[in-house]
Amino acid sequence: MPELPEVETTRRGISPHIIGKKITGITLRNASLRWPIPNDLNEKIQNKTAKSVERRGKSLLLAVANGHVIIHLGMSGSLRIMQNADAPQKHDHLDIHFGKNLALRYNDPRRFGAVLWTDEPLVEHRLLHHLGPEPLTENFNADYLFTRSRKHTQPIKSWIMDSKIVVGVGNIYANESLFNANIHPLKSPQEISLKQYQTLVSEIKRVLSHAIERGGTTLRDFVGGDGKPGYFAQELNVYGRGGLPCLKCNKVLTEKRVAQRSTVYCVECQR
DNA sequence: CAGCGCCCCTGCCCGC
DNA sequence: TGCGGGCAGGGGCGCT
Repeated sequence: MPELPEVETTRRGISPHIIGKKITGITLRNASLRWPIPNDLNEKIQNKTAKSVERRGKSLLLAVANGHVIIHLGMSGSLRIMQNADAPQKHDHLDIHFGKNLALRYNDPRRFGAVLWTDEPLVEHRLLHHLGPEPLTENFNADYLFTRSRKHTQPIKSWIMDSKIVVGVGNIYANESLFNANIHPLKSPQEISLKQYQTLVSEIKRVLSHAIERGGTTLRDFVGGDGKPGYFAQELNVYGRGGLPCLKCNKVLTEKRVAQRSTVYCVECQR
């Protein structure tokens, strides 16, 4: 489920419940995610206090005194706060317990996600060290994109979804941002002007921040335990609308697979 | 090296 | 109603 807005919504949802609380142990039901959940996770974090939950790209970083638990939700992962020890459902692979009446529960049907431990500085971790800027910071701007884009020939859509360039732009919001900025998803990055990058950057920021605001409405779901993501309900201009009329010009929207991802755009509006 | 395709996995929807 | 095929919001990795 998660694009960046949902990961951020999850972070905000779980943080206030667990920060300052002591981890009393874990229940590991299935370690086989994208990489195995380390079998020494319990000894690393037991009796440690959760200091903070930060986000880098789509990874959540649970800090304790001696290191970090890195949590990635993949395509289908979710985290919930459990107020009591409810029976685990299918795909509830891990609980991190904070005493008897509070747990953080990780569920992931497709198991593309990950739960890892690291005691090295986060910037040096192999999953984090290569990452580009956060899209909602000032480091992510038109000059940066324009400069880096010279000589790049792959489709702009794949390029902005590359976490080395910028983190957190997933398939839905890549489609939406390019439509809003009137940029054809197959155009190559080197052909795009500084002015177009200014529009693209502001659309990426706008669409992601808007979704985070809307994500607030799903917050109580994560806490209450009925975790149904809410942002699909929001209005999307192109994603999932292939074959339907463009909301700007009424021409039928094209749907095509680009780098194995469904891509929807308007040949009239996006050039 | 940039760029592309493969693949990890389960669930769901669609057509036959 | 069952079954096969295709697709799903991510992203690392191994080729060329």
